Amino acid sequence: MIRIDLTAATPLAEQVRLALRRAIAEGEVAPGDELPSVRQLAGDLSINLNTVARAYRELEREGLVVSHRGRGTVVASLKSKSRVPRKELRGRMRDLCADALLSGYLRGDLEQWFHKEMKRGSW
Amino acid sequence: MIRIDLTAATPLAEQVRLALRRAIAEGEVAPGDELPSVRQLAGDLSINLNTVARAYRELEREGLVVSHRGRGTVVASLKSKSRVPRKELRGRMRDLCADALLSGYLRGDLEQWFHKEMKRGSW
DNA sequence: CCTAAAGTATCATCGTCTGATACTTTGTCA
DNA sequence: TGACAAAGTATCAGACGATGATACTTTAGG
Repeated sequence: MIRIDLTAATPLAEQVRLALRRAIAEGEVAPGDELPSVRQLAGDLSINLNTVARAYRELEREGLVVSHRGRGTVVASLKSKSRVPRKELRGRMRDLCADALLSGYLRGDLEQWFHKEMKRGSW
Repeated sequence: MIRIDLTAATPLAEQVRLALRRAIAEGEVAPGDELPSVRQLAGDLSINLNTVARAYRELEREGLVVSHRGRGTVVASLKSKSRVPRKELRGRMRDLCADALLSGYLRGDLEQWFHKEMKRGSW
């Protein structure tokens, strides 16, 4: 379902959270769908179940999923959106462009990447 | 020169590094320019000089600046670029779009942000 | 030379991430 | 209806990393 990088600097739980956020945003999983159990997903990813549980809890705090003891975790209705501040998003856009520039990529490359993302989700 | 957020999750040294990277990429400081001393910048930001020193060392490892004991730190010629993998940049683009979508921003918002960045640097 | 100012090294502290383990709740089926 | 399996949750210890106080080394200039 998702993939993580054990060597990356970002914490595992954070990676799991981000990957699931992306999957939800892109419609790969829809509201009402069951997520794998923490043990299942942890097993698939070869990490501890607590790490997955932490990701789920964060997503719940963001209103993206709902967990119930003994039952499981399902994707929530997306009415209650977790609002990322505009300022932060613009900062990330800025850093992204700066890094691309320093890495020698061209304006055209970046535009292509951008437009491919625009086609992916339900924009 | 730059600003950092003491409450953010990303480490201080990393924030400093990213901010300076951005300043270099956007041409705010040019090759040959002196950066503030680690004590100076640390004082301005109210953080420890080691934290700034670590950021400088990372930037040197990336080939963006050159440090010399007793002399200072200077922005390097940008011939030796630090290459960020294409895969990582696309991943960041993807996460950014996903977050924006979940936060309720529109395609138009994102396009506007993107094009403003395109105008900023020396693309 | 001697001093001020630059980067560098060392080390202690503290927080946070991760994982092992045990607990609680829920649904189901004999 | 009781037992069991499977789900999320809680607790706690170990490890690792980030930060800062302090001392060291190098450089330039008077």
